[in-house]
Amino acid sequence: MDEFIARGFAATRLDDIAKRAGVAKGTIYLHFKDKESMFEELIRTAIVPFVSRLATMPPAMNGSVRDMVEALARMFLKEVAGTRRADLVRLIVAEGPRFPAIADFYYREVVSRGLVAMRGLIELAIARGEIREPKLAQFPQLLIAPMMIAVLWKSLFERHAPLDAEAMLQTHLDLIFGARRPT
Amino acid sequence: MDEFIARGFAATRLDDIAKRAGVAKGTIYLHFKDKESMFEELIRTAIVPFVSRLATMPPAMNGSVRDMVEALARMFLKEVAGTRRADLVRLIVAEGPRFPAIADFYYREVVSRGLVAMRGLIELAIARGEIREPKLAQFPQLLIAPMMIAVLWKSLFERHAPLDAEAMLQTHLDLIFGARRPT
Amino acid sequence: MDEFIARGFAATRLDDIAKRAGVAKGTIYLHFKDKESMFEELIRTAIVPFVSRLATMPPAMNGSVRDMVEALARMFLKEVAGTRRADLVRLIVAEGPRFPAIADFYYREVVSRGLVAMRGLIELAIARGEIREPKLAQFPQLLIAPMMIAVLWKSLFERHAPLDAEAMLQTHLDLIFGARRPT
Amino acid sequence: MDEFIARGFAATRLDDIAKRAGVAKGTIYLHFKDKESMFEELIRTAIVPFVSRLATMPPAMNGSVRDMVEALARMFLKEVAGTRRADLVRLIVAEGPRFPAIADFYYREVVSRGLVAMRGLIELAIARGEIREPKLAQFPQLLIAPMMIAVLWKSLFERHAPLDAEAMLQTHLDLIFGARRPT
DNA sequence: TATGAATGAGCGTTCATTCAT
DNA sequence: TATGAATGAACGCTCATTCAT
Repeated sequence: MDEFIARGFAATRLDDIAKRAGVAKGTIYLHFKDKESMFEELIRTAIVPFVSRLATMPPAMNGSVRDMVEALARMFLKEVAGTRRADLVRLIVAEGPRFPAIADFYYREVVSRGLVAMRGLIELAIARGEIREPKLAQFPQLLIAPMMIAVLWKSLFERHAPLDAEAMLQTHLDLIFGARRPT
Repeated sequence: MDEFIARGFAATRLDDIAKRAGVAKGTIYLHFKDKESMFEELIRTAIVPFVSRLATMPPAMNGSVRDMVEALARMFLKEVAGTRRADLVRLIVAEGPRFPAIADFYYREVVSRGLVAMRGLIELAIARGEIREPKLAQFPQLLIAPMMIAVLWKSLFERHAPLDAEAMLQTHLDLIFGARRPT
Repeated sequence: MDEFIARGFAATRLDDIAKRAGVAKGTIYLHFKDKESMFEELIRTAIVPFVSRLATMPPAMNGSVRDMVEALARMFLKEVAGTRRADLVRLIVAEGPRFPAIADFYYREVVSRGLVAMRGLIELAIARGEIREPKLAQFPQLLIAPMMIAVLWKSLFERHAPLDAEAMLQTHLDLIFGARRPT
Repeated sequence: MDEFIARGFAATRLDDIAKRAGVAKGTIYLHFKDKESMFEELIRTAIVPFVSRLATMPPAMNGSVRDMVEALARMFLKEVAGTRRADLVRLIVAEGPRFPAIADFYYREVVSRGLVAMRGLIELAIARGEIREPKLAQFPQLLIAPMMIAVLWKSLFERHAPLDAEAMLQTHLDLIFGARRPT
């Protein structure tokens, strides 16, 4: 995975993978049909555990929806932005069109599930009056977009202009849920 | 450009480029030092004209800031999302880390300029009272994020779940500028 | 070796080497870093065994120095002049300046050792009164020069004018040691 | 010529030759059929003027033959050893077998003429009693060999072990003509 | 006569894949 | 099941040669 992230699919060498895995190059072919299927399976197995962890997280239904969204977003930033997982996202963006099976899988397992969860939270917030804009439920992408941008930003532009993702998140939440009234 | 978009840098063959360009392989080397510099120059020359067109656009200072932002965003969606330019953006995201020169160039010519322009509009809107959230001026990325997501979405997931980018844009603008009052 | 001798370094094709060696082209790169290092190693491994054979030769200290030198020179003519080894010498002369590592190696392993051995013989001959000219010890090259010329001659001009290297050697030895008195 | 000397035939680029000559690459083909014939003609035209200069030199028949040979040898060392011409000799040795036309030409124009001249001097010296060894007339190569060795030495090993060619020449002449009696 | 852009065959090198052990 | 030497197709790049101007 690290090799594919660092070099992209085409530029990654099976030699390096074998060396890093501590096996002989031929051994790889006992487990994978070829480089392509290895790449696909590796992406899958790298995503699945992260998704399951998210899925089994305690919903913490007691606080406000904003708090729940904030907790999720923070967790996402902490666990993804600026880590190897950010590069994994970038890798999927990069190789997706050439590996439809991967894009399909990623949409099914991550994107659509994430959107469903977000839509649920949005609808709850609307019902509770925390969110005023009812159309938001049709575009849960809007809730997630800044987090995605933060992830890609860290990967591409952090050294040009560091981004305070936490502060941006707060501003974003203020836009969605209305600014917190200072007590 | 089409070849690099379709296959990524590493998997693109100079033979194919030459064939598509209608020249012999050696001819390429009369114009470019090697594959890398060809890639970098192509990205540059593909971006520059688009940026200059944007830069010379009439500012249309008469209407509301929301109208100006909406006009810009619509133009962006029309000219980028779902076109080859979307794949160009994807390509930069994909290859950026391996071509720092390209990421640098893209940040300098496109990202930073775009953010400056957005910040200007946000500050104008705050001054006019169109935007209530003053912190937004610190994160012009929030204004642009949904457009970026729309671009990547079209490239990656359109066939799984079509995205009505125009409608999403309206919802986004409502969040930022406050929902339009039905007249 | 034969390919390099026949064509020189630059004009030799790895395809031909592989074919002659009965392996695939890629196999070469399991043993050598690149064409240059292959060339250098081949020269080395071709020279070393010959030098060691010379080095371990019985000195035959009983006869006259002239007899010893004559035996050595005859052996050299027989084993080098007119054989593939002559072309090896030519190859080193030809490519030496472009492969300093090879020239260095050849000087260290062959030339300097040979000269030391020759100087030893010359000094012995001077001590025994076989050689009258004491300055010769400073220029052992003079002892060897005709042998080198014979080697190059065979390689370049033999078909224009055959050279009787043996007879030339006798004349050379007569100059150095004084003509044999007819008994 | 400088290019061919520096790189050998195969590794020399017509681009470099054209640049150095201050003409366009295509222009070369107005004067030479191809790279090979250019090489051959260039070698020829580089050798001829030097040979003619030697041929028209005043014979200086008044002094001893040793003085005449010494003068010639000194001139040779000065004009060839350690100069570009030394590399020309090396080039001919290197490429000779692959360019029989060049080896032929060189033998005819330089080697055989030089040997004839040397034989003439040797016979004169024998007639005058300056040389005692009559067989030397059959091997004028012996007279020239040390000069050739000096030329190649300078080109290949000078930086390992500088060679005092002048002193070696004196010793060589002492061997041939007998040591000078100290007056 | 001179140009130099264009050609395309050919080369050194890489690397995914195979297979005898 | 594991190895790693061997393969050979394929790639990036070079450069002698051509030819329209």
